[in-house]
Amino acid sequence: MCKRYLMSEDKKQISVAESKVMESLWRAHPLTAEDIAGDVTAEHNWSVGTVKTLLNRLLSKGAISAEKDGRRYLYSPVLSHDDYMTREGQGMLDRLFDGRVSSLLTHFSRHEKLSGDDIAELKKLIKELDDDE
Amino acid sequence: MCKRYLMSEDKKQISVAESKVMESLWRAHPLTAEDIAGDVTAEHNWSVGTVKTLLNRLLSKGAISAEKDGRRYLYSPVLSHDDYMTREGQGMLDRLFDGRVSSLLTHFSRHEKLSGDDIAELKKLIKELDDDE
DNA sequence: GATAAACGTTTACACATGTAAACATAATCC
DNA sequence: GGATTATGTTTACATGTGTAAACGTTTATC
Repeated sequence: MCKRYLMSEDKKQISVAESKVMESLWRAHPLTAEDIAGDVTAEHNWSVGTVKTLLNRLLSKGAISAEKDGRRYLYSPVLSHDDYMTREGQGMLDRLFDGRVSSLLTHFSRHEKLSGDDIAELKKLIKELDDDE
Repeated sequence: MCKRYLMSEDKKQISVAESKVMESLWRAHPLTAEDIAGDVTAEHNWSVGTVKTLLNRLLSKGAISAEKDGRRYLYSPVLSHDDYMTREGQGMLDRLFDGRVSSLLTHFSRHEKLSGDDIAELKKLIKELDDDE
């Protein structure tokens, strides 16, 4: 009980810095601001204050929730990693590749940017799709 | 001659609005500001002033060049569409899918976001890659 | 109980972006 | 040649973002 959701106004854009905080929460939650700062600081040299600002912005955007635990808050994601990938991925596909995964594939293939892993996944997918058919 | 390149400082980020102007120039060039405004206005209701601002920002970023033609300028892309797709596409892959095309594929497949077109392209790619091998 | 520690909240500030309006200037039309 | 047109250049202004510092309040310590 006693969750804190600031004006959710869904569908707000999540910035790059904010997404780093989300990543931390997607890996594990709930976490304290301190936890997240420790986590994120491994990669970026942000102060705890910075992380707190980002947490509050994410709260306003409805992307996370906060639950009081004594004198502090425990944060959890509201927006799932999966939804985030869908939203952002689709947006970028639309912007860059006319909304088509096939265009992206062609592009990266042409630039020899497909790894063995990618190709293996391609084959597996084809197989699954054919089997479903 | 008499090209105008403002401080190129390459690798600067191109904003979404700016990319609309780039799209116009990728379709055809060189174009006047007027041409571009007419082009872009079909989709967005921007004033000519707005387009001019975007053009100047793109010049500062070194993404386009301008060549004087009488009293006006003719603009052309410096950054190619292909390079743009590579840069931005890679960035988004890194941010969202851990840099792996295979993750993106799996994701969109799982969400049934692959069109018949995409799948056909997938198969064609596999074939080509196998043939190259 | 005064102080320090641990948190959250408020305020800050520079740069990017979306979106122009205002201004300057050269060319063109009566 | 004065008015109008066609351009580019300068200035503007709100909102978002990266990155905190300062401030306030509650709790734990000595």
